[in-house]
Amino acid sequence: MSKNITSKDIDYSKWYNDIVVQADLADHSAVRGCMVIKPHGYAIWEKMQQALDKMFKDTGHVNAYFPLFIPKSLFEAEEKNAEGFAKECAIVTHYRLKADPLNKGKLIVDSDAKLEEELIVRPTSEAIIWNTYKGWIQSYRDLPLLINQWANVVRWEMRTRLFLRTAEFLWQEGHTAHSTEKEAIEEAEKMLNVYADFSENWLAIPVIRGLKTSSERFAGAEETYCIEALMHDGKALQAGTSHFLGQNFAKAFDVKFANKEGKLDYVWATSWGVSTRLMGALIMSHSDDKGLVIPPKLAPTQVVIVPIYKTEEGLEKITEQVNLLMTKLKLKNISVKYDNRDSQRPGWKFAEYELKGIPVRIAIGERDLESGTIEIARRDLLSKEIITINQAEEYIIKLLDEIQNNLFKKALDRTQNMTHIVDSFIQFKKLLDEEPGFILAHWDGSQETEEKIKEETKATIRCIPLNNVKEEGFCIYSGKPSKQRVLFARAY
RNA sequence: CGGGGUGUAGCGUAGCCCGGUAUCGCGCCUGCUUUGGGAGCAGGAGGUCGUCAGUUCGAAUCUGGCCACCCCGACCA
Repeated sequence: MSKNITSKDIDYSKWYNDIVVQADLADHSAVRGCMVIKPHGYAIWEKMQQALDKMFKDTGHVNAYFPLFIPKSLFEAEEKNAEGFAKECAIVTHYRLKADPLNKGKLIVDSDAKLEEELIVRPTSEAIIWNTYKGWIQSYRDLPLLINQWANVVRWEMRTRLFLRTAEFLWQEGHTAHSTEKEAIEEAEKMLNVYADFSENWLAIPVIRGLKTSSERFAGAEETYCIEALMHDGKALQAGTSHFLGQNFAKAFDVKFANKEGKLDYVWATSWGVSTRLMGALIMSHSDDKGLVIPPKLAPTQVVIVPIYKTEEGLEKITEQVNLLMTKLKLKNISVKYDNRDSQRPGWKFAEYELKGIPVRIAIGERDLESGTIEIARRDLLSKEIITINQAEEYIIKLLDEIQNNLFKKALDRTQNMTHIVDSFIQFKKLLDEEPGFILAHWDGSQETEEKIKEETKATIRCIPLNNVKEEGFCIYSGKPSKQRVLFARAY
């Protein structure tokens, strides 16, 4: 197979697709809009899951699992949420097939097996979860209820892109119940911070924390918090969301609790999620024209060792050294793979592991055995160095750390360089076309203005940054007074 | 749902205008030589040309229907 990746400067979306497919992350499937996540892609997702899951547990959450199917009557209970998702729901109407009498060997839907009530394939699980919580919560002693689930969901998208938007995707959704509004808001903010922490310290992607405007808010939420990241083509990607749901779902599903005074009140809720979309963020933040670049902390294999030999005896001697080194590295919890396949040549392996984004590559040849050295190459800079094998362990530990930090720093510098402060609509439009990125600009706070700007420029308000400095100014579109800048960008 | 495009070996393609059952590259298999940046040579295997129908002595090629997927828009995380 020829591994020609379209340069990202020539065609960014083609480049993205090439990376996903050629680095063996995922593939289009026989089902429209649905992807197959291949072992290499899934291994990275598993690393993300492990890190996030630990963070959830460390903040007091536990995992559970709720059904894929949601009866229509439950689904429609919270009206705003139901309306928001109505257009993209898959619906189960029948439970049986039968042989087609007119077409031998084919099957048709058995019209006798129509469901009394249709089942919605979950686009999100609030409905079934709140219906369940009703039975779990009676008293303030049952609160807070802090539950997460890892699941698949289905949203029937018209246009899909691998990882970024697929009809079915994998995610986690946290659903919590609290006795006070304050506590629920704190929970929503806490989980936003968990996401931001994960994004910056694991994915090595800097993010802006913010609040969504009412038009971008999750259907059924009082407030939606988000983290927004900037991809290297200047488009924004929402990397995670956390919602303060108020008492909307508690009221819709009649979830009340007795407080300390014995009075009944509706519980306060949150939900929060990140999805396999993070894979897209990872790719579009660090990778290059040679392929994927994986931050060491999420790399299923952090170090690969390639032997270079001429004879069987040579390989044996190299393998002896490699085994010693691997034992040391594994003791330090470094995942290391020794690729001693004889079916591929070293140069082929080098290219392959670059394409797949393995952070560190070691080459050991017969010459190295004499000099007691190894060659170490780092994926982020594509640079190589010769060190003595005695230093290797210490060197690699430091190097993995350095690569992780370097990736974050590069992404941070880029994001900062692509963030502009703008005070006129003319400049706003010019910048979007010539130097796309984040734009901080004044907005009058009206939905109407937001909508007009979107229509004219395709840019949307990504968020109202949480750490915003209050600053008097005038809306770039309407000229009306404004108290703070908001973050605009064209988005995925 | 609108506009555009593609469907030929595992992958990428030529051939189609002007009908005579298929080109090239990568990959695969066998052997030998190789191995410090995607190896070389020799031999070999692999195709109901998306699908259905029509025209014709004969269809990858012409005509019509259908299907699938991709790209661009509207919608969305």
